Amino acid sequence: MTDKADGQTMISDEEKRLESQLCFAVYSAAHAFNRAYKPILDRVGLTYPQYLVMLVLWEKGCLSVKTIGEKLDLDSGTLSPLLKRLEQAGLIGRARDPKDERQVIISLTEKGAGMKCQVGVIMDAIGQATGCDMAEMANLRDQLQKLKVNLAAE
Amino acid sequence: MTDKADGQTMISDEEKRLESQLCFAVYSAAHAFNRAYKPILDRVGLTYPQYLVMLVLWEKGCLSVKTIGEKLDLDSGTLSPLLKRLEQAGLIGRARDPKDERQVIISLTEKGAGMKCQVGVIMDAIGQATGCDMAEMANLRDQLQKLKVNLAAE
DNA sequence: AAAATACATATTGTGCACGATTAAATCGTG
DNA sequence: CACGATTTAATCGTGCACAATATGTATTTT
Repeated sequence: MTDKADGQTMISDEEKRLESQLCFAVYSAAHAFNRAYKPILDRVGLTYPQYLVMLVLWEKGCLSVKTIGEKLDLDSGTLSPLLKRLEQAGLIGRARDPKDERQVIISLTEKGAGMKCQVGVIMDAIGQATGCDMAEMANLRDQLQKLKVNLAAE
Repeated sequence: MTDKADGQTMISDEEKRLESQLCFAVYSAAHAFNRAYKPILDRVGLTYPQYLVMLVLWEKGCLSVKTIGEKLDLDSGTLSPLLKRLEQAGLIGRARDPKDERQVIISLTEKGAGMKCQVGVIMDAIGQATGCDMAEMANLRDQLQKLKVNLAAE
């Protein structure tokens, strides 16, 4: 970028092209992940966003709706019906926190916790599909996190 | 990865963690882009996917629905209603190709073409928000494209 | 203690994404 | 020419994402 006299920043046409290519690449890669996971997740009856919720629950055990929303950048309008379906599928339980009844605590059922084992199989399949080694994956993860933080700071 | 005697491939726990972190990072960065663009696109009355469609039209002038779908990895079930809204907004025109009436050709109206100028303003705002220089953007774009191709090849 | 405020979640409505199905047009081959 | 296969869009149903709104609960203030 080149600074103009008035302190504003000029953006070249190449930069504009690059930026549109980047935002499309991110959009497109997210779709590609979704599609790659779909046939495998279908077998265990999960959608991709549901799988992401299960991932954080397998990690932490039980969490409030709000905390899940913070980890996944989703609001309650998205999570409420999604969690309702996971509850109907018998994978999670929902209960008001006795300490603070505004909060709903999401916990894994035995069935939901047991499903974690099946995930190893899922990841084996996808991990190979990425065609990335560990260093590449870590590098990409870090760059994307940095990008996300910058965009969120706005 | 370490090869087992039976020819299958073992994936370590660290790799599984990395992979889930990567697919979440992609998912999350896509949301971040979407949110960053939203307030600006609201002013010109476009959603983010609509903006991506307009991007390829500004690039190419006019395209068939199928071609747009290939560029954006979207099928007609997604594009048809989206294009219908762009048509109602007076930004594009839709007409059957006289050469092959199976195809619908999408073209920019004067209003739609004129909107391209406003996009420079949008990109100025977002480009700075990414906090990436050109080399970083290009690198990230290439890595994501490679990832996408690998996942699609499956 | 009562009112005001802030917070947590649910509800509703719109738009996107995708699979499955349908319908119409084209093409290939006999 | 005719028949079947393929291509291209549109339509329908389900689920995600989000804004706006509503409801109810806890905290703070008076």
